[in-house]
Amino acid sequence: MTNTTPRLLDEQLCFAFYSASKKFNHFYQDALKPFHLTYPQYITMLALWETSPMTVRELGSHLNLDSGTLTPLLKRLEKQGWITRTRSEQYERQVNVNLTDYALEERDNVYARVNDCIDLMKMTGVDYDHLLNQIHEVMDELDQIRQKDLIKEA
Amino acid sequence: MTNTTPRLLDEQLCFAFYSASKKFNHFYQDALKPFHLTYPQYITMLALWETSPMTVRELGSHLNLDSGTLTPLLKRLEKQGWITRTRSEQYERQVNVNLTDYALEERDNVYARVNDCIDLMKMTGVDYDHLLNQIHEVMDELDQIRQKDLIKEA
DNA sequence: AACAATTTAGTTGTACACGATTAATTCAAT
DNA sequence: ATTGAATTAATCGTGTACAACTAAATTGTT
Repeated sequence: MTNTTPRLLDEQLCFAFYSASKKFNHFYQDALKPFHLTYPQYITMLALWETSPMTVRELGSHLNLDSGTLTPLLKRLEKQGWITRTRSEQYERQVNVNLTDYALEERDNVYARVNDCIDLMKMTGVDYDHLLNQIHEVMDELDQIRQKDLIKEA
Repeated sequence: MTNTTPRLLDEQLCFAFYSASKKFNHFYQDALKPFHLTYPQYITMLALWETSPMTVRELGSHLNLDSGTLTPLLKRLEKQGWITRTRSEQYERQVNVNLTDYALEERDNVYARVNDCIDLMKMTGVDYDHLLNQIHEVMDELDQIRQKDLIKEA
């Protein structure tokens, strides 16, 4: 018996994640326009506002991004005055990412703006905790599959 | 009262969508490696296997992608022999995207491969329909917000 | 018919995302 | 101490995304 059609629900689920992710991206793009921050830049700043300094590697493991993505992104944040990048003195091979005074000053303004925009959504029909759980369940499945053989060969 | 921290659940939800979308992307990247198709290319082919020919505009409204994304993507699919792009004769301004014989021949192989990989996931703890509903609920909220004023002004 | 408005696809520029590679530094083990 | 392995960030190449713009074709209005 051959499969002549893809499994509809999985397809729909994947496409839903794909679409929702893009929509959230636009949402933050709009919300953060006053600060000229994209969503990836924003979550980078969020991580740094929580813990700083961090090395590129540490940031990457928080955000699941590698240096190929982070290095240019961090250069843009640096150029816009949010962060500084300095080689660590003890370990020349790593780079410490630090917040600027500007970033510390603007933090609460950014938070307030994001919260104001989020308040526009009235997520009445959404059970956050359950939804988050289900998404993490799916992600765990996907992580486990990467370990297996079938998907790796070819 | 000022907001000095972002609303945690919304942040987590957005980041979960962002991460899950990337993971699904890798999953399909691996699954479709034998066919040299990326996920966006795959969903484009899915749409065409269901209905073809379609104009670039029609494809775009199915996939929520504009010509800036689709034109180069379609050129790649054309170069790899999956589709042809021909100006419509009645309406010179639109381009018909057609499947090649190769695409028709390979369809079931692609479906089978995707299904085999999807079968590796045993989504025991996931209620598909409910999860899909919740995601669409969130997307509807995001769509409604784009209409509003606060988010539009810079 | 003439011309403005609209539609369609393509182009350009910016910004991720990531695999693969490179270069520099540090560690380890003899 | 020397050399081989591992770690870290940067770089390069490919492929999305999308806003803004352009060019061509079509439609609407006068």
